[in-house]
Amino acid sequence: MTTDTKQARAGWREIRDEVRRRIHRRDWPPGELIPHETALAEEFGCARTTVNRALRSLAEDGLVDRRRKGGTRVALHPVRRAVLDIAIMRQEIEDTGATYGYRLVQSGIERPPANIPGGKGFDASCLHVVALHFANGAPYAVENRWIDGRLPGLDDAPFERISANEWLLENIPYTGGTLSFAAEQAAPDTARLLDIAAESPVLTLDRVTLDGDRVVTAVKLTYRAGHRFMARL
Amino acid sequence: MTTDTKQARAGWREIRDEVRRRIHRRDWPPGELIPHETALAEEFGCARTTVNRALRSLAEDGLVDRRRKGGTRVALHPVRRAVLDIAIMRQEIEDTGATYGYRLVQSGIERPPANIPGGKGFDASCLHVVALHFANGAPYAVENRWIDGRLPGLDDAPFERISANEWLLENIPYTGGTLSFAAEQAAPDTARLLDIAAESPVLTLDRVTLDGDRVVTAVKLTYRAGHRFMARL
DNA sequence: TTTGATATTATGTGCATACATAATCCAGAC
DNA sequence: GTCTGGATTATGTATGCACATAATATCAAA
Repeated sequence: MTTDTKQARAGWREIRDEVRRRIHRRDWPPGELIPHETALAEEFGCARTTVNRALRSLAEDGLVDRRRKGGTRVALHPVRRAVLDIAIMRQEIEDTGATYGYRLVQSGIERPPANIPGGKGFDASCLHVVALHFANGAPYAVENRWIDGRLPGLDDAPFERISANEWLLENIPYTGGTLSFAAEQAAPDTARLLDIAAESPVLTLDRVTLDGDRVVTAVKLTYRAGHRFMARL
Repeated sequence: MTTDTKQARAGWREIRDEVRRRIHRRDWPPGELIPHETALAEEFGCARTTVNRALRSLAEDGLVDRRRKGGTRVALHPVRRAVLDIAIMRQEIEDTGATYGYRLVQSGIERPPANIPGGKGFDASCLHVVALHFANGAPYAVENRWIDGRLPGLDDAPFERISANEWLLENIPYTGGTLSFAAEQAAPDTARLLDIAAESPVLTLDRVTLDGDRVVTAVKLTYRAGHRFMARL
């Protein structure tokens, strides 16, 4: 016959939220150590595992830094992570309700470019593909891509029909990569393809895809001005 | 006398990697159900908990979809998630090795703008702040910000000295927000501040910060062309 | 055929426990 | 004083178990 109030037992989400609240309220200011997992477990009346789950989640969000033996401290510079969903181009366009269109502009073996935004370069000769993506018949983005020439199945890939974007994602394994945005003036060819004035501002997305530490493909996508990439905090 | 080779016991990372490998190798093609946690646990000779940890991690990466009772299936459209680290401007600049500089351009109470890229608008009157961030003495980015006028402490905030960017992050709690990139032609004022030609392309980042569902602040950061935002896949 | 209650199933979460690992502290050797 | 190696400590991970929850499947009643 304990005086146990039988309050809803804390789940890891509640603990996470409560800790977040305390951090935001400055109960635990930036840079400060917060109580040990064991202490929190006792306070919340749950197992250490549960507290661990909560704190791990906050660490993934960048709100706290955790180190073995060092304990958990509130992140000094709360580097927020924004998450950006990258879909294949067709998906991206169809999601807006528009009809997707695709046209191959050129394709051929070439020496890869020297500089790739992500760092290293290609090992071998490359397939260079330029293509255009349409939304409701209007040019939407130019895809300018180099692909490692040694990828299996590349010779048979039907790039007249399917965008390299799509083919690669569905046929070639990769382990990671980098991605960068920039604003530029449209190059003449690109402007012509996008059907915009010669020096209009365009949004470019450079993506380098790696398999291990080998560059599989590098692509520059060029969007007309006005296009927006959305992410959530 | 089993033929047990006493191989290093599988940790959740190994399991995660092995599953990822199988998915990439198309052992389990997109859309396909993969074996149950229990089955995998048996195969890998570990507890279900461990498999759960691995699969959960893959689900967070968007590589698989999991549903109770429905099982785990390989994501049909492998929406990759790119993660973008957002630091405060000073940090961002100092990280490149440059010296940070800041100048307040204007500040005053104004009616908030009607359209905010993130969706809803402000409830009340706003503080409108325009400021410039410098890297090694050269203009780096323009910060054009609206702040909910009712935030506590706002009147005393020393925006001549500290950027709103920094002050807000360190003083005002928030729960989430959205963020979007676009390329534009620099508006005349902005071009002047950035010391670039009148219609140069610029990269803009619009950020809306929420606390619950109330808009705390909305900001447009304008970077000179050539600036890159990097993210990792 | 439809409906709705019920059983089944796969994942989700929590707990107690144990051990692993990294970082730090600290005593003792030199 | 400095260095080194072990004790200490907080987090990291794994396990077996139990029960929760959501979604489906099944089957009987209307």
